[in-house]
Amino acid sequence: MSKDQPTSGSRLGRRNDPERREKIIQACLQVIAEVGVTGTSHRKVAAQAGVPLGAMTYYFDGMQDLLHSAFSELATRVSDDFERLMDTATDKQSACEKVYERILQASSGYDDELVLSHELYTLATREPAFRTITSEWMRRSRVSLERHFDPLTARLLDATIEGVTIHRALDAQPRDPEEIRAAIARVTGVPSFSS
Amino acid sequence: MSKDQPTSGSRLGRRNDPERREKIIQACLQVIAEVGVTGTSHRKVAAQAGVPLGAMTYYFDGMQDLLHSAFSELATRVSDDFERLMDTATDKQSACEKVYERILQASSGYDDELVLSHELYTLATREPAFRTITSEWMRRSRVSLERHFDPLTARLLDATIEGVTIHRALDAQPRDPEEIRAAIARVTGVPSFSS
DNA sequence: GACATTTGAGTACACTCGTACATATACTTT
DNA sequence: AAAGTATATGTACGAGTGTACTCAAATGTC
Repeated sequence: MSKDQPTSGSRLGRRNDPERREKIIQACLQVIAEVGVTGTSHRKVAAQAGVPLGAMTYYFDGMQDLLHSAFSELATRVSDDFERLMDTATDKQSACEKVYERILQASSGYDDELVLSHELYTLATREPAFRTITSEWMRRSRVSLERHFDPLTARLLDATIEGVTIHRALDAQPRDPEEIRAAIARVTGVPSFSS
Repeated sequence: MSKDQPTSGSRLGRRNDPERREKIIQACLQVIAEVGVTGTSHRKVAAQAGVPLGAMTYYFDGMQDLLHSAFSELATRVSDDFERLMDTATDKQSACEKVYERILQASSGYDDELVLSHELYTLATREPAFRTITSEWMRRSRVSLERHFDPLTARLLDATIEGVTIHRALDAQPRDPEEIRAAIARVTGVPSFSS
């Protein structure tokens, strides 16, 4: 789907920044976080990345390809982070604690990751190409949770994280963090986790 | 925020369709469902509604106002439906059953409501004006659930509905409906509901 | 050093957009 | 019937868009 990275290696020259493609992707995510997919344009991304407009169509096959590349990158980064987080837990109890902290952080204040994931979801509900990204995201999330929970519980917990995070983020009035603990306790059946 | 509906009544004349404003709102939701907020324009909405372009700025104070009106309408409609659905339940058990059916329906196949709610969430993560709509939506949803569950359970169940629906909808591979039952059973503590 | 080839940049074009505004239409009042 | 007014519409404008395409620059090869 995406244009190949221009051939690198000893035989072919690349003059300027060899990480230009990556720089554009990061700039794109930043622009999306600020103004949404709706407000994203080649020109804004180019300006943010500090590259000429022509580079947009040079490195990517149009806007769709750019968005797809950017969200793929995002999904990978977030999945990596979550995997690492779950790996630091030693048992069910501490895994619950990590999940709790993650929800608390993601749902409070302005978090780019939350905004970006919603933008992705919106694209995914309409276009299958983006649904492969969300599918893989969820799969990896599930796998990370399965290090500590049985498959069914992992799925339910994964969905719960999603729901609680969204409801906390989109409610105008602040919510009691204890709700998070209660949700995790009920879904995982780790009673000692609720207070 | 929104332009007032042009005065109606016996004293002032209105030539064409007296429900024009409403017609535009419905057309707007339809267009959003098809091409997303990103792809929505005054011209497309006007064409869909069968009204002249000039009517867009006549009935609404610009695009933002149109979107806000449209999503307010959506939220009200969906909340009404859910309220009615919960009122038909007679006890916890049947309330769980209704919730189950609702998740199953919303998350399977193409449902405009799902697409539209995501578009709204995306706007809400960025703009407070839209967050008042999501807040009210969630509040009403909670109230409906509180007819059968205690406040905390109602909140948790509300979030669970959200999470499970999203994960079912955005996963490329189909999921076992039993997951829904399991989620509801664990969150509500109605054991007989899980099979 | 000279040539060939690839990489990257700037520009221009065709198009869509939101919105303001002048104008026309239908209704109410006199 | 005439005048006046509120309602609705068509149009035009300036801004911003994606992308194709031309050409300069830098590198690899001889």
